[in-house]
Amino acid sequence: MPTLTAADAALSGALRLSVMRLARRLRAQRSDATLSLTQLSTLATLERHGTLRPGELAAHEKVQPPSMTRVVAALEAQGFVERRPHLTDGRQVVVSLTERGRALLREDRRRRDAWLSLRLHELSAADRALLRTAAPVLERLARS
Amino acid sequence: MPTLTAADAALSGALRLSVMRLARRLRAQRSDATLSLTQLSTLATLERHGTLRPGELAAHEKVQPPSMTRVVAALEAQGFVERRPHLTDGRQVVVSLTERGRALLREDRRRRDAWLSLRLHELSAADRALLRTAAPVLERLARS
DNA sequence: TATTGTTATACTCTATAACTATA
DNA sequence: TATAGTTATAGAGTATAACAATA
Repeated sequence: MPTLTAADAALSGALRLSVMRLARRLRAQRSDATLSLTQLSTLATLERHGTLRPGELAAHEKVQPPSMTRVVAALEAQGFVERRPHLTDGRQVVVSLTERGRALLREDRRRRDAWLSLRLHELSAADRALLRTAAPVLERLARS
Repeated sequence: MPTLTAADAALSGALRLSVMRLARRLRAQRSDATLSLTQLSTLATLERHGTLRPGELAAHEKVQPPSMTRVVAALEAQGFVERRPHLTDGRQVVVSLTERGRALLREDRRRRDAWLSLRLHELSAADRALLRTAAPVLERLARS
């Protein structure tokens, strides 16, 4: 158990507040949401991992299998994913992104990035450079 | 309208992902949640702004007044806030934090900071120093 | 008549439990 | 008998609409 200094405590408090606030602003950029956060996140997981079964999706998204059944049904009804029977195991189903689902993900990201890009441009060049070095560290924190 | 360079686009994409992921991890630290996020956020708003009326709280938390009625009722039932009639305007009600509510906020922050502090300690001293300079920039972004 | 807050009711999201089909 | 997925049902959270009390 490492010793935590006062500077560490101050840093974690400051970092926690600013990260949570910035995340809230980013989330607010999709106020015209046509999909729930879980639905959108499920699409992103499919984009990243390719075809998955409902049970695997449920595990990824940390929801129970019956909830994922409904999420996938809603996404399928809107044409963002396809459900197909497994080739050899009749119990299983495989879910994959459609081109329409891919397009939705692109559009969603574009809109959020547009907001953030404008705000970044209001910073000084030095601050932007600082964030460029800090972003990978934040990413490592998020994965740890 | 400023011109956005490719470097800006790359930065905003990287920053958005890492901030959202880190925020998700921080949020997950309160899995034993006894209060909903809106209830907790309402307590924090009261701590920051002092006594407020239900309508003002609803505006702050971006929920409709009837929803705030229920949030305040739940918080009052658990002893985290007090509801009192306004001194001169009989239509109004004022809501304020109790000492118990204040203690809950302190405990909630302590637990989240503990998780983050440990992760920060796994970084190099240089990376921690980097984050110390980056945190205020992130905070400014969140407020802009 | 306007404003503040509440009650009544409905919808969305997710959960647990029970069920069906296949291995 | 075990596994994958679905259906049935319930609970939490929030919304809109209607109402009550006061200004």
